[in-house]
Amino acid sequence: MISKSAQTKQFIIEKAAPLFNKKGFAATSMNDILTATGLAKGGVYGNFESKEEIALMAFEYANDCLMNALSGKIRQEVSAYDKLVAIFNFYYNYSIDPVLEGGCPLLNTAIDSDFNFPELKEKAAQALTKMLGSLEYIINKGISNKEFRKKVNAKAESSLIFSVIEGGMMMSRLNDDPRYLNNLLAYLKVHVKNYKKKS
Amino acid sequence: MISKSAQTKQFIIEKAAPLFNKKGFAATSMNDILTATGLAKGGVYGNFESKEEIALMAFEYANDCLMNALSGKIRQEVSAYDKLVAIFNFYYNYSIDPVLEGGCPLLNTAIDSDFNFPELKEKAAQALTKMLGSLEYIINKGISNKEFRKKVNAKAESSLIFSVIEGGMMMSRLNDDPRYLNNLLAYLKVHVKNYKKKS
DNA sequence: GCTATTTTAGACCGAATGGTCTATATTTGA
DNA sequence: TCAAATATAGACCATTCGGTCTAAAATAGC
Repeated sequence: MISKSAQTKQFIIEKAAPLFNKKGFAATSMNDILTATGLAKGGVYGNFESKEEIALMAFEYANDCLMNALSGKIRQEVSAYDKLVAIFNFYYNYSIDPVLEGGCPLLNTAIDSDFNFPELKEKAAQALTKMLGSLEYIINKGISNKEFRKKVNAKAESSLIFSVIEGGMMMSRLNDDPRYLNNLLAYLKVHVKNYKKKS
Repeated sequence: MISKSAQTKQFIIEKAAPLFNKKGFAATSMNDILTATGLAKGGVYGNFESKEEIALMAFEYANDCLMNALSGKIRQEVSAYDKLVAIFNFYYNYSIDPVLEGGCPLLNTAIDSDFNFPELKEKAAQALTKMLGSLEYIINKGISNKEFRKKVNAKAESSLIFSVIEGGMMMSRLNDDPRYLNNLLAYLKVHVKNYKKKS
């Protein structure tokens, strides 16, 4: 049977994740977390050692949420091209309708943790590596399938795709206008169409 | 004659800007600013109303630094293509050797201010608009010069260019590896070469 | 060089911070 | 059902937070 404390721990993480994702580590207070969970100090510190530990697990949770939702969309498609398009569709309107309140945890945490929280930065870096690896994997699969041209540079392209998405996310959020990101996603769809062999 | 207080004000801004750029608003304390300036409370609060006011002026200063440095590089070139390449060269190694300690103020502030500091977000949004406007202007100039093809979409391309730069910045900073950004800049150089008319 | 004005040092303030600890409440296994 | 183990409430703590205020110091105008 799942222990009470494991349940509470998960509950706290789920409530804390959007807080950290929105306001960042320093601007989120323990009081914010107490309010969001309805718990008292003891209820939280009985399950976590520190605010840092909560933030670390909250990021993992947030990133897992995103990756699971994204993986689901990717798995529904068969061809490499369709998988890439599924990714772009996944991010459509993401700036105003994210998986987890506050936008992209990777982008937010990358900026927030830099110079402030090395362990969290390390976790975010691992998440980035994983994301880029997934993109690269899909593109390479497309190449070995003969779906994409052999000369497509999977590593370079995955880094291009993700930089456009994250850069577009930043611009859309900053201007409260989903069109920056959405237009870039439309561009990416055309861009990856050119991976395909001439028919 | 320039007043003493105006000098001190500028001095405080210059010392505070890298702090805010590195750690963000919430994680930067007044004490950090006192230490960095060597001043006491009275010396700072005699010149500024609040931490918020310092952060707002520090962002303006940081962004002005960047824009001035960038404009200088742009102005040295004549053709639209060369101006774009000058921009890409400006950002070469930027993740490890920025104009102002902490990286790109626009990227950092966009994330930091979201949900936390609406006036600062507004300033950052204006800075983004200005930056995109500059890019668009250069590309449009290239089109009206007959240097670039008429069908190049200046607005879409400026947004693409900047998203790649900022996305690449995020990845390079997160992984402490300038190559992410640098490789993307190399890609952009090739990309904008295709704006040119066939010769 | 003297005075009127401006600027700064730093003691001080209340509020909020992250975190501890004990007594109580809840859950668990037999 | 009841005792042992676990989990939570919330009073409490030292520290730090942003900010104020007064007296001293530095500056400016003459």
